[in-house]
Amino acid sequence: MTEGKNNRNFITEIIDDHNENGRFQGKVHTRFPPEPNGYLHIGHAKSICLNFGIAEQYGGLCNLRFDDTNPAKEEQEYIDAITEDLRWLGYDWGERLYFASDYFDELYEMAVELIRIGRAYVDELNTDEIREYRGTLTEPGRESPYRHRSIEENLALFEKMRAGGFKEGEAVLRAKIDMTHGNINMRDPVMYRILDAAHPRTGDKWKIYPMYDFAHGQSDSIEGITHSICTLEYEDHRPLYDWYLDNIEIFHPQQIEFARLNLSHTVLSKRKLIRLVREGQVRGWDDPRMPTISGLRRRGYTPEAIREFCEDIGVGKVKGVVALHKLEYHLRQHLNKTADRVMAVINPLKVVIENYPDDRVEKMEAVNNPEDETAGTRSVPFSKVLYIERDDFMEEPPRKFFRLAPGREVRLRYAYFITCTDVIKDATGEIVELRCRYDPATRGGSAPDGRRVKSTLHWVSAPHAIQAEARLYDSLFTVEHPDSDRDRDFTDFINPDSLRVVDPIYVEPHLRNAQAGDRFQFERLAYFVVDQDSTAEKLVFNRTVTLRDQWRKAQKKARRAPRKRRRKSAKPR
RNA sequence: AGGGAAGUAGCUCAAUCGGCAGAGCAGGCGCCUUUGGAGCGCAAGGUUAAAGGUUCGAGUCCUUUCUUCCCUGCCA
Repeated sequence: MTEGKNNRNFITEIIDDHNENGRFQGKVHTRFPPEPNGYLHIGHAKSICLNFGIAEQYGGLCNLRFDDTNPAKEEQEYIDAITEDLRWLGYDWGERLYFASDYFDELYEMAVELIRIGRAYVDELNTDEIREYRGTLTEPGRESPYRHRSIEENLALFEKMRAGGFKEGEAVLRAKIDMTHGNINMRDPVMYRILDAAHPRTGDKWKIYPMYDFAHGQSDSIEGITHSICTLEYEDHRPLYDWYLDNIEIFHPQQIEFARLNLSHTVLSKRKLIRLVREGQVRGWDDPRMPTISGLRRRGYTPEAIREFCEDIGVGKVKGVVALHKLEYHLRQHLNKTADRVMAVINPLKVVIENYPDDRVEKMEAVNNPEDETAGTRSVPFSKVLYIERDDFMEEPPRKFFRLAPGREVRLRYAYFITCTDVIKDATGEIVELRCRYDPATRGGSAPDGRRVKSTLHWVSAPHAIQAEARLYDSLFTVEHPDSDRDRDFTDFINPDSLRVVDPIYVEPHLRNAQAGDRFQFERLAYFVVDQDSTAEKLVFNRTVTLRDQWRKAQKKARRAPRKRRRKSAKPR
């Protein structure tokens, strides 16, 4: 799907420059470097598509590298989940699966080298003191009293750190740069700290762990990464990235920063996603309302839709918020081409065809996917008693309501024209059944006399329908920017109706053998995916995204319009 | 004594290193239709943050200003 792609953006411009001036001999090698401390979300997808996409576009390679330099936060569970999500998205890193922890020995040697050339020292200030000595955004910092120890002493002390001679917090290794630098990252940044935690991969071999800044650039360098693409908040780190590489004198990749994705109607910060899970606002990381890759997958999103979305939004340095409907647009776009159609009734209204023989059952041929001839057809049973959607009938239809009403004729999809002859209500006045008559000449859905109907309804045969559970999802938040309100917590904006369970719904028998992960369009309603909670006895469907609904839109507009008119007429003439 | 970055249509991005400011999505209006889906078409949408300068010509180069965002973890 990405073949022949030729995206142009500020990053390809930089790469083109490099290719012209020969900086990397025309080579392009990128990497996707997640920290295994949480689940991947749609924001990561942008970075993934970017890194793998750029490599592909230039005939280069993209590595997967776990940035596992902080064992206090990282777990194998996340490594597994991230790997699975990447595979599902359709990316392949070949044999190039790496871990920053693979380089701990080399990194240690590099640190020793910096000590040897007098550019690093062991500091025994405590955390608070280091912060105090660092200065502020507008005031310069002060040098640590330990800054001018001899090289020999630093070497010995660093070895002591490695050997476990210090406790957590008692000593750090720092780069000797400039305590008065305007960029705070350059005020003698910490290179190594002591962490008393077992590492998922290196176990308890190490007592000291490199900081991100000391690990990332060198890891890039070791792997021969040419273009190290990261998000905007690392702009301030680039001088340090460059400093380490220049002072260690190793291969020097180019760090490039882009604006991370923000999506409306959701939150994408790890901290907030964790809260949603911990506070029970959702059922877990893969809850279909979550913006995580696993959540989107369970919701019924396709990898293709996510990738198309990432292509579409492009890449720049402007922080913005992409509208959720853009993601949904690409989802519908792909599902429309690939999802088989099926008929299902979510809110049933019983219909009895008075002039249809009691015991008769007909097999109606239905097209599985009008967008894809190879999807073929199926047969749908039709009988005297049916369910239609309650919303498809109105006893007193307003203007522009084209569906069924007393005395009105409509088409039942793939079946007959029917006309409503009677409305049956219960004691409370609620409509419980419709009596209709069908025209036998209209079998298949068209009238020999050429008469037309304004609408086509979906339906299921009551005696043949399968009962299933539907989970109707809506957006998790009621506002566009749940986390941009300074006075209110983002959880205040959680949509109380983000999940509505309807049980039972009635689906056509064709669905009997549907498997978890199968996607369908319930005609005229929405796309659905079979959830993993389904059992042999009962199917569970997650509503992925609704179809665009002109009638609902028209209703909304109609509700707005009178107000407008009133306002106008209130004006003095 | 602060450093870094970004401002082009409602949103996301373009504009071939100075040459008629364009696209997708959203919104509007039509056409078509055995899904009120899909599809197709039309119109609308802009003082390129602002001011000044250079130039035959500036979104693009220079100067100043304004606005927004990021940075004071032994997180990444």
